[in-house]
Amino acid sequence: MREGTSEAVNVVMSYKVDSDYNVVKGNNVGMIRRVSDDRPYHHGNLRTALLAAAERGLRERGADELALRDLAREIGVSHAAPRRHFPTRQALLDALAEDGFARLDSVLLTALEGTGGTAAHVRAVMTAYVRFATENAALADLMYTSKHRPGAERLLEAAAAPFGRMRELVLRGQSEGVLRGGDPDRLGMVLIATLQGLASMVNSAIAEPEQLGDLLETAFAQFVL
Amino acid sequence: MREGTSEAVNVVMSYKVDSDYNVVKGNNVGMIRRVSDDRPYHHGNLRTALLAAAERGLRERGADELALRDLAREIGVSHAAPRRHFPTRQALLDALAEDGFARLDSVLLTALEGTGGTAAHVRAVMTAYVRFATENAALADLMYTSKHRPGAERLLEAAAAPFGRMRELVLRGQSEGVLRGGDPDRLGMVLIATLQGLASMVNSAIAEPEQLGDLLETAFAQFVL
DNA sequence: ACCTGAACACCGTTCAAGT
DNA sequence: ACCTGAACACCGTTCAAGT
Repeated sequence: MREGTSEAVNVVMSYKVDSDYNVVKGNNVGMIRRVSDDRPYHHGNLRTALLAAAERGLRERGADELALRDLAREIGVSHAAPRRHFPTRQALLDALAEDGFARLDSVLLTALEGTGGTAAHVRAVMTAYVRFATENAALADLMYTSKHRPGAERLLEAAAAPFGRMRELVLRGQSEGVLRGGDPDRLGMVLIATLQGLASMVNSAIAEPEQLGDLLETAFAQFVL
Repeated sequence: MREGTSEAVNVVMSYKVDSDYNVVKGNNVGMIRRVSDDRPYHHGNLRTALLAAAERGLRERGADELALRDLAREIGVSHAAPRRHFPTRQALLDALAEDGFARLDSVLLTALEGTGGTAAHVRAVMTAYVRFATENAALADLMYTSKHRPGAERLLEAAAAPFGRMRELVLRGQSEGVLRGGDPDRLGMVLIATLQGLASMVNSAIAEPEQLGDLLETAFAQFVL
């Protein structure tokens, strides 16, 4: 853990030699990743490491507490290192939101793989959405906050996946006569809006989590004939 | 504007004597409020001044850019002065959100004063809500973000006003047979959730503002029989 | 009671320099 | 190409001190 200390006064710096004889430096020795066996986080996958750490931070402390310098420290790189992968803090937040839409899409996909007819699928998707958005409250917030910003195109593309999946389900439901008629894009948008809104109510403590089942049932009855 | 300059090196400090012969000091002379006629902001209504400045900042630059030090500078008090009125930055944000619920309530009240029957009132309230939440996007975000926090009781109480108003409208609509049946609390919650969700979609640029009319119409058709 | 000024411990961002 | 270290210009928060 402590193999040597530099002589310079005021500079808390330690070095360490791994089994490959590479010198690893850092201000925070305790945080240095082992370089020998499973390759260090940095040099190759800093981006992935940053996203993983950021996601944990987001869930555990919220977006406001997410500091690039903290993440860099946790991973064991300099505070300027993240810049190569995320030029700005907002870029990291955008990447998290983008990943959030991808995860949401796969959650919805899983819900659609369940047994039962279309009505059952609608119910399953609705439940899955609200579950995802309440279990990942800070992430859901991030996913739906002001994308009126240059460079947010990727994010909007990522959002298109779950929305497209929802649209397909709506089309299927309408053709089978289990869902209300009308423009499927509009109905799909209203459906997601309702679900996101319900999640917001729970996340903001305006509605209680225990009410969610009943609220979902009320919403379900409005969409399914 | 510049009446004198202190001699101290490295200290950029100017003083100014107003018509009441009070010496006003500050690092940013251009921002100093006139002390003579209309009484300065500070000394009496700093809280109000802070909220007003914060509201403008929220609208113009978003919550992330809202800095207590900035507001203090703009108003012309020391950076530590806000502390008396808002012990923490979060306290200021909470106060903004609280005010937001009060403003929303009065907006809904106004919508309910329009002509027409209950169905028309429902439509008016729905439109008014979404209009408010899209014209005050950053504020709406603030109003629905994690109140799972000690000291957020006042905020939840403030939220009760517009929700109560919505509930009354739902009860009226149900008794007149223009709204779907079921638990009025649940239906009211789903209604607000739908509206807030639609506003989120527009604010996040996932839906376009031009679609709002159609989306509202689709939502309206789901609640009104 | 309300505000000031200095201080502390952070930030995000930039940039020359290293390998 | 990717990372470091120092530097810059900010923050929020705290606290003794002033009036």
